[in-house]
Amino acid sequence: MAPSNNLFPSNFIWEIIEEDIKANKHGGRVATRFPPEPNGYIHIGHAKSICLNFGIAAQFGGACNLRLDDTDPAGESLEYVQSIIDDVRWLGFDWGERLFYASDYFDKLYEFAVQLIMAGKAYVCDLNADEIRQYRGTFTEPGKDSPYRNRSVEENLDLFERMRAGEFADGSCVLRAKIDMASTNVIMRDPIIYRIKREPHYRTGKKWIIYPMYDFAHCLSDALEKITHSICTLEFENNRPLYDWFVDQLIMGDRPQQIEFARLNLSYTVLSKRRLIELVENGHVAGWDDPRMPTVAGMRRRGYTPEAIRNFCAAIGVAKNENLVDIGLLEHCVRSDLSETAPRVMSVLNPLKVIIDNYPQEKVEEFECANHPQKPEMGTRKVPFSRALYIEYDDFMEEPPKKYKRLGPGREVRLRNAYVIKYQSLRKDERTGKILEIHCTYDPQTREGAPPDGRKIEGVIHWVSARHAVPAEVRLYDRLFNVPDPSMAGDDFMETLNPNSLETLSSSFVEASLKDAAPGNRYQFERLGYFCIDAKDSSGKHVFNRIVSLRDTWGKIAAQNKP
RNA sequence: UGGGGCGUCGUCAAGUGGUAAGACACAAGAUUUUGGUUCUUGCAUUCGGAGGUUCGAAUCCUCCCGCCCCAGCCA
Repeated sequence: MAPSNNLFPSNFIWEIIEEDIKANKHGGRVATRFPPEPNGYIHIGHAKSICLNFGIAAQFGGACNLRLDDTDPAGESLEYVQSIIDDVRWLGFDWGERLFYASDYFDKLYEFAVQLIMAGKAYVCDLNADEIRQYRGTFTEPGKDSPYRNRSVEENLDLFERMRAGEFADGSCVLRAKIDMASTNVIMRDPIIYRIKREPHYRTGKKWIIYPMYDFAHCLSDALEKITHSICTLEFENNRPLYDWFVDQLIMGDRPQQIEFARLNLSYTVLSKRRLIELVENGHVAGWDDPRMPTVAGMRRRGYTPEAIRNFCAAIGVAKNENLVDIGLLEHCVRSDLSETAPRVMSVLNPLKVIIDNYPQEKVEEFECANHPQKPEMGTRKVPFSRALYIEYDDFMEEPPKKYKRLGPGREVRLRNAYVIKYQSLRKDERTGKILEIHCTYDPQTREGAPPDGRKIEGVIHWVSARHAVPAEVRLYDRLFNVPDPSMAGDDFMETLNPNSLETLSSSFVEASLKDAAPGNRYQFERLGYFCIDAKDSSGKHVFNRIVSLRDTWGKIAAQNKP
């Protein structure tokens, strides 16, 4: 069930379904399914499909099944099944009791294959893989009939039974549909239905050594579940005639209708399972849930909200155009959700010590700070202020450029939620030139508002009180790749990896109110971005993941002024 | 190359013969104790190209061009 209404705007698939309902096709029923293979974690591209399928079911009063398409034991595992279940649920969807596995249909699928043989529509072929490929022909030349194509029904039945019984070696023979070796659609040239594979299956164990192929299993699984609209990606368009053929041969009644849409491509990342696996296995990321990964698990750990991801899926639309969606749109969806919901808090990533010379040594004041400037209902919290503070290293410059509104020689600045301070002097490490601390004075009359003399204070900077600050580790993430479309580099896509996609800051400070905050909590660090407490908190020190930065118009201006 | 698809703003994407929605991005301005948020404004005389039909075409017809998918015992 879709978690909110109008989650998914109308698209061409909706129109087809509306027509079908009008025409009373499938008795006006709508049933969809999300059918991942459990051989990897699901990613933002799957999320698009999930929102589409569950969204349609919700919109048209139907149901959406979750079906694990586990017909090839190689690479499939329970770990992946569990991750898929967790991720789809976390995205906010519910399949009720309708969790299915293609492997639960193995007996039925075997029976279907037997039926096909009996109808003279399938045969056991002893050609090896190489030979099958040769016999298949090319795009421009028709294929040749297999020499085994005309075996009798009895012989085929016997052979197929013996395939299942384990009498033949892996790869020595296959069961094929007898369709048309001269078809202009290569898919239809006597496609393979069953292959022998002595690989234990994570669910059926060693019960089977023959496994059905996707084209056979998928359409029949759909039919068995009485799916009405089988939505898949564009690359299956060529397979549709075969989908229809199998169902028409074997199932009476309405055939599910396969409809194809364009899969999502996202800039500066990769979404092919093969490439994602490569990132994980070669250690370029810390795992499937590395916060830089476009996986649902990665985005969750990064701090993205299900709401933001759903909004993104709604924003990109559904069509048949090849696309490369700007990852900036995803970031926009995350910001606009978090801007509403994340409490504001102060934190200093790269600390610079500030001493307020005219503030009493031991004095501590508490400021009542709004958790959200536009939402008083989100409450306030107390933030301590004292003589020694930390501010952001970048918020002071000895020789500030034009338009710089922060601290510098002779300058005044507003401390967010607190006093106006004025620069006095600094102390530097003579060897490195690094500024060790700066000294300022504060204006006691500016606690509540603007200075009474009417002078204008332009800049506002954030801070934390040094003796109250909570040490934290902060992880800043950047795009995983340096080019908009890494897949353009083909197998060399790893060479376009961004070596600086993770920057770890180990001497940051967060304000005292965050001391006992729970993992998973999301905050806006004012002027910096949105951050999420990582669940994997090692040394007792908090670890914050940067979910996404704030829009940074100054950063843009500063970058433009550099060259 | 045979077959199957797709070409509308920088990126997505509506549009279904009546005179180019919206979002992101971008630009300018206003408000602001976050260079954030919010607000206002601007942003395709033209729909891959060329012909044709029509009073009228992104939408219909013809030809051409470009891109994607298919020759796994993967899904």
